Amino acid sequence: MSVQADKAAAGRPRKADDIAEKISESILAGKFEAGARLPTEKALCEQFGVSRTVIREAISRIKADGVVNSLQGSGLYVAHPFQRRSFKFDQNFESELSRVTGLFELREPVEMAAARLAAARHTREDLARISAAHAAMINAADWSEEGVTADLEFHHAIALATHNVHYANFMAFMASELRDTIRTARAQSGRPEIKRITVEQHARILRAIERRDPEGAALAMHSHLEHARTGQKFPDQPE
Amino acid sequence: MSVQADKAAAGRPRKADDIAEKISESILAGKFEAGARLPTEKALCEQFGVSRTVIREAISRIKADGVVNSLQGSGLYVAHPFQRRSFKFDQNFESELSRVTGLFELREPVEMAAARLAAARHTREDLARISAAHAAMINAADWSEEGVTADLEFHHAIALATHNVHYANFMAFMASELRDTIRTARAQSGRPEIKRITVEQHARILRAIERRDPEGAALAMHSHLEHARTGQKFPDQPE
DNA sequence: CACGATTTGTACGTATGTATC
DNA sequence: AGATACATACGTACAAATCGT
Repeated sequence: MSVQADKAAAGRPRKADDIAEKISESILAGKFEAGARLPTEKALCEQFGVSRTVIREAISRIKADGVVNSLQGSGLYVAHPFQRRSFKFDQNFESELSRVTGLFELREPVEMAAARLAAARHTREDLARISAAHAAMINAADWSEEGVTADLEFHHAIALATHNVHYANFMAFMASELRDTIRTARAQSGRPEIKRITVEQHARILRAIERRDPEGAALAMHSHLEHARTGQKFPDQPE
Repeated sequence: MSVQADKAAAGRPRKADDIAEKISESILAGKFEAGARLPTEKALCEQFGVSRTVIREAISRIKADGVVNSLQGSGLYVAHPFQRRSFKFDQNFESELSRVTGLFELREPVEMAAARLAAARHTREDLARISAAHAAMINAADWSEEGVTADLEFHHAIALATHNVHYANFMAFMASELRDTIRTARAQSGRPEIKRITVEQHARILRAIERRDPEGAALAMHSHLEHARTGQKFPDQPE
């Protein structure tokens, strides 16, 4: 037996990560226009002071996102915006507030639609999964890491109940961003009643889905997210 | 001067691409559960019959998506689903119909919300950009590649008018998937009046945004997408 | 058309820091 | 503490494709 730290966690920082992020950001920020040629690998090696191995690894990631394309014998070129093969959340926001606002503005219509579809299509297994996540949140200590995970799993379970893989994948993808958001909310507020309110709102969503009421589920989801968002904005303002 | 083929296009297939896709798919398909350890780099080299260089490049892409994490001195581990750092569309659908249906089911609420926000927030520049894309589509030959691009740019311009970068990025990301969809629709139908109908629907959306009517814009977008989707399903059935 | 220069793709060897036993 | 396994990083070499002359 060993200490067994969570192996799913990230390891120590690597050079390729930083360089990939820097290059990618400079492109996303519009420093290069579509079709423009980037410096050669050798030039990038000198610019960042690393070996070609690291540069190639960094470029590999950017290529995987469809941000650039490489042509053997020719060079590296920035792809057209419509060729992008992956969606990521922009990380550089001027403030935490604008970050959360922008995130929730996209999240809300998606989750409302998910709730609608889940209410219409859920099976017994789907409902059991949603209920289980709900119960796990009730049993969890106030805003413990387990409670946060249960919160995320509740929303993910609803996405699964849509029986559309895109919703499930999108919700799982948003989870990493939302986890930070939830942590921030907890740190800012420190109000224990937030858990009770959240559990209550989740229960409303669950009941609406259970009775196959799409609009009720969407509305319950709407007010839940609205509360979560404004809770971020005004942590000291009670409901 | 040279022939200057479009450098933004993809190059020839590479080993690292295939291997990355195979490994990634086997994980996404659930062959490995979260936290499980993958074979070592050396083992993967032997399994695929390539050098470590190629394996490392393939792994690099999977890591960039947050699907796996590597720990120096320990090994490679599959990440929890909630740690995913990028969203991609699943590619293996049993039919083209289910692919389009699933895609539009996610697209619809997002684009309706985008139209709502665009109607409320657009500036003169935003409106000019949307109008320009609309005009480009009118001038384009029936379903030429330029026409398809203009169609995508129309929707992207609306996303830009939300002044929320997530909408713009998400719309650009969906564009690559939608381009194939539009091409398929054109190939299936071959009805020239589709362009006229599409232009008309775009005009309705544009007018609603112009008069700052969020609900009107959302509704116009809804019926537009509904028509586009069902046009896919029943190519021979007139409106 | 041909040739050489440039650039990306692939392969191998070696050294080093880290984790695990 | 020592040994082993593993990922990270560097350097070199060659193959394949492209581009300019």
